[in-house]
Amino acid sequence: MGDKGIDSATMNEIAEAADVGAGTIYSYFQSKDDLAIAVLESLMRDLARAIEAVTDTFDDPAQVYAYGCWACIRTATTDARWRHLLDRTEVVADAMFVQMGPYAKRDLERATAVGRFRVHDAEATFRIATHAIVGGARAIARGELSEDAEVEIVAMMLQMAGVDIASAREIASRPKPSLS
Amino acid sequence: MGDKGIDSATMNEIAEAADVGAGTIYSYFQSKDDLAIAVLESLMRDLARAIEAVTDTFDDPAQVYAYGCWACIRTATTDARWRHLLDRTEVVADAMFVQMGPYAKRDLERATAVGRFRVHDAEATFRIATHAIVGGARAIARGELSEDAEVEIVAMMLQMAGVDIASAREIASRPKPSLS
DNA sequence: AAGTAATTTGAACGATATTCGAATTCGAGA
DNA sequence: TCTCGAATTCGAATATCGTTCAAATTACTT
Repeated sequence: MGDKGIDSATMNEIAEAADVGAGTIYSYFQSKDDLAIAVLESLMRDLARAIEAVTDTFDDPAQVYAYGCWACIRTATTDARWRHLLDRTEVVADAMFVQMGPYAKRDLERATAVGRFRVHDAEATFRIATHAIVGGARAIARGELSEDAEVEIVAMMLQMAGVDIASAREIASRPKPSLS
Repeated sequence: MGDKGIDSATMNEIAEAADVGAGTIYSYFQSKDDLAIAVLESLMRDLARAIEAVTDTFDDPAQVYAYGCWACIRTATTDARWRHLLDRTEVVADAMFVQMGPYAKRDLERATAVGRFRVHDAEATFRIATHAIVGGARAIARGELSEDAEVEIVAMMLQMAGVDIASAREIASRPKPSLS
């Protein structure tokens, strides 16, 4: 799998680790990049499912969105398989948008309907958010931002969604149950 | 130069275009990536200077920051040399942070002092902003976001800096003199 | 002019993603 | 169980660069 990160591993290494010939991979994926994206999307789906499982019980839709953002940052900086991918920010952000976009859109619109958020274009908002989140995670992973920037970033994502500072900080710093 | 983008051009093409031997480049830059970063930082410095020249006359420090964000997005989506680099989001964001960070920090803090912004950690705020801006520009360039998302993104950057929605939208949509 | 240092050169190297014809496996029918 | 055709898998060969480095050229000094 990805002990070392897909990008730094050669196709032969990957093939050997997967116990297949080097060429076999190309009958399933068009290119190495394609493979990386597929892996990424799989990771992303898993995370989305895990987030859903946790936020199921939340009442406040704003908190659901906040928890989702937080979980992405936490996972990206913690999980080794993610960490290696953080230097391909666009790829990760794209995958995040595709896989978690629907959930995020739902939450953004739901929270807006309830008056917690004020979002005009949920897709655009989340598109920007993915880049901010991934970039933030990368910065934390590289030590350019402290670990407790996590919460600050979540607060920013809430402010981007139209929440005032005070509420944003409050929501962002609520206790967060760990992922499964 | 960069008619095609540094990444897609081979070192030999670049060398030929620059009328030097292939090896000569390596006595000035350690690697192809180094070269790309250097080019990027040069572009960034130019842009920073151009922005400074325009915002010189602005009274409202919030508007200075807003204009800076807008100019980055506009240039990134318009200038061919930038556009080709948009698929290396992290690299562009890093360069932006390094080159324009000092100005941004100044503006964020100045605006906060005057009560226009409410920023706790200017560096962290701008670090996230760079990723959002570059990611947004990339999305516009690829047609994933409409061109008038420019203004929306600027508004989001202002909201991230603690401005309420109404003011953010107002500031973001003020007339913007074009760059030199 | 001669000698020395600095710079430039581009052919050769190494690494590695990708291809493709051969070999193997699979599955249905007899 | 055997046979044949299709589908899958294999991995050595290919092609494409980024990078190196010894030789050639240029620039500078005395």
